[in-house]
Amino acid sequence: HTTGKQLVITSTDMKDEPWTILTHKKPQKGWMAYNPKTMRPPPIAAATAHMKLISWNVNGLRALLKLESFSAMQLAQRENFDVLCLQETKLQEKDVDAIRLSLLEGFDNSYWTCSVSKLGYSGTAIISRIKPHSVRYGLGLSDHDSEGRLVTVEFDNFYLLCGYVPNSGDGLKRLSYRITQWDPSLSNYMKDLERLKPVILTGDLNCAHQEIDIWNPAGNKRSAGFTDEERHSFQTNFLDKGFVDTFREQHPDTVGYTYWGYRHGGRKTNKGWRLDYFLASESIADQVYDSYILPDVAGSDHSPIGLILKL
Amino acid sequence: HTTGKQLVITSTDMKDEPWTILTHKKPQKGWMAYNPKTMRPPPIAAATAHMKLISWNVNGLRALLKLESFSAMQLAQRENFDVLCLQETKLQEKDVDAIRLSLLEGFDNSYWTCSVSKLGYSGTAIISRIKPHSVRYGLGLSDHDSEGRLVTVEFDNFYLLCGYVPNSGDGLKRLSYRITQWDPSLSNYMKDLERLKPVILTGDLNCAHQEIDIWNPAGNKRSAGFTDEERHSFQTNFLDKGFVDTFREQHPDTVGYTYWGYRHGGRKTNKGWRLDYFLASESIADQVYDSYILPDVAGSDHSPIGLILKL
DNA sequence: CTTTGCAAG
DNA sequence: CTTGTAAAG
Repeated sequence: HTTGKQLVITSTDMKDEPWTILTHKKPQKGWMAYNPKTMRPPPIAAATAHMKLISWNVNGLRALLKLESFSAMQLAQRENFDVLCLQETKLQEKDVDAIRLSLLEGFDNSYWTCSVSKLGYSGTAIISRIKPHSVRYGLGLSDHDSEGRLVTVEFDNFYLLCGYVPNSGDGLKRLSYRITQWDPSLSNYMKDLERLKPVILTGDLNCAHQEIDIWNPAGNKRSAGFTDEERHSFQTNFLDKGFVDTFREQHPDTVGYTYWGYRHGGRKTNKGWRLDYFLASESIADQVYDSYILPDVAGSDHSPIGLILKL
Repeated sequence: HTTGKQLVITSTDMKDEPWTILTHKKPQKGWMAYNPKTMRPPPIAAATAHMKLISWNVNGLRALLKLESFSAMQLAQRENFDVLCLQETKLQEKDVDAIRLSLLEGFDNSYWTCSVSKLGYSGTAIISRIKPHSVRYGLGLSDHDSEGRLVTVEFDNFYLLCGYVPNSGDGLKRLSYRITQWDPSLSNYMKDLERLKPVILTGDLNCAHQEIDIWNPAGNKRSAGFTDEERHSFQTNFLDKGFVDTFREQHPDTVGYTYWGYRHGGRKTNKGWRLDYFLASESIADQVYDSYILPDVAGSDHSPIGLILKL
């Protein structure tokens, strides 16, 4: 049966669990069975070589690790990822080594950027099971690299960028910097890299692209993250340049949020926004097995998102 | 039997509870039976007209009221006081009314001072069952009244001052202000009032007077609160002017602390200081039934202190 | 070690 | 509402 735009079929002829057709890939690719409890896609065949990437705005890594309810090792075991990308770690450079050591066994390769201009602000990281060929911190433009917003690693088949796009802020006081400086600089950097290898950008891009990506579009037209200016910048700097919004490509009609503000208890009422993305070069987008959201993982005002890539 | 300087006798011929002679008044006044669990003095005879005053540095009143373990009403019922004096409320003027309303039924008279120079800093209050004849906020010297450190109320038989003496601070950077400005100004103000009625000053006077009043005298000779300068100022400005340290008068040899720093888990190990006092004009000091400490009341780095005054 | 206010999201 | 800072004790 269908509920609004979502097809909901309880299937009983799948193996262990009552998989439910809850979401779908774009029409020509057919429907996809999701576990309705966890909203995870069905497991990819073990014989298919693949990589599993998770990205998460953790809103303060130290606070997250302090939570009784959260264990990084449990998350790693349950999700069985190869690479974990973090945003808003809010770490200072001096705290990174202690955190790195305590974090995840088996993930010996981790690359951290911290804000040096405002301590305890922003901060991104890529934590990987596989050792990358190269690493770059920031855009390589000192004007935009003091806030620890970007880290890039190079794998065999693609560049992976973990980014935290500047929030336009209360009163939209940073909107202009965001759309005239940051977004174009990041876009140019991605296009430069793309001449060498496909590029995947993940992270908190601080923009809900379309009305489907936010719970109350009408009421948020002048809210940071849903202004016309930011949505237009997202379109022209990233999508029009050939980077594919993999979640939307896989699930054209699915309402899927990745952020729920603390301020109005939004997670309970699902008053959310989709701010976190995996954008992929067209040349690698057809290797996406699925792009999905992990809405049951708590501990931050964002949920993690996942990407499974066939190699 | 005696343990060090303290006489400890378990008495079985007192009424309900196994009162223990744990402390004593000064020799000519004889020993006093204390409840060894609570360290409270024996109840005063109901036929004796008296007033019970409690003073407490609460180290942030809003945090205290948030604690599950603490209820202001319970404290009021258990201790059955007439007047409660608070220091370090850390309230802002704008928050006082909400707190006042929520605080204590039956205590309709409350008088609050807040720091206007540093928000959320210092702050004192007197909360009373009895309506006082007059109230004064501060010393009446605008140079020293911006930090909400003093409130005075006038009762029938005495003036009650609730004060929070400036901490000399890390590096003793405020020691000079404290001993050359604040202490003499407060002392002069008390002597002025005393021409009209006896004076009782209570609060966090931020000075451990003698070696008996601090757990590690040798190691704290240059620590704020135990410098020779502060101890000398305490002696000359208050004791030598005829104000009696009522706890020490009642209990000449008792080690009794009222403050244990959070920094070294001092409360568990009793690494404490006696910083909180009831000082009383000589003319009213003989009406003191007892001056005592309430070491079992948690919720702050200070414990409350009590004074029972015969009228 | 803990409180407060503040900036930021 | 929650994170992080800083000043203060």
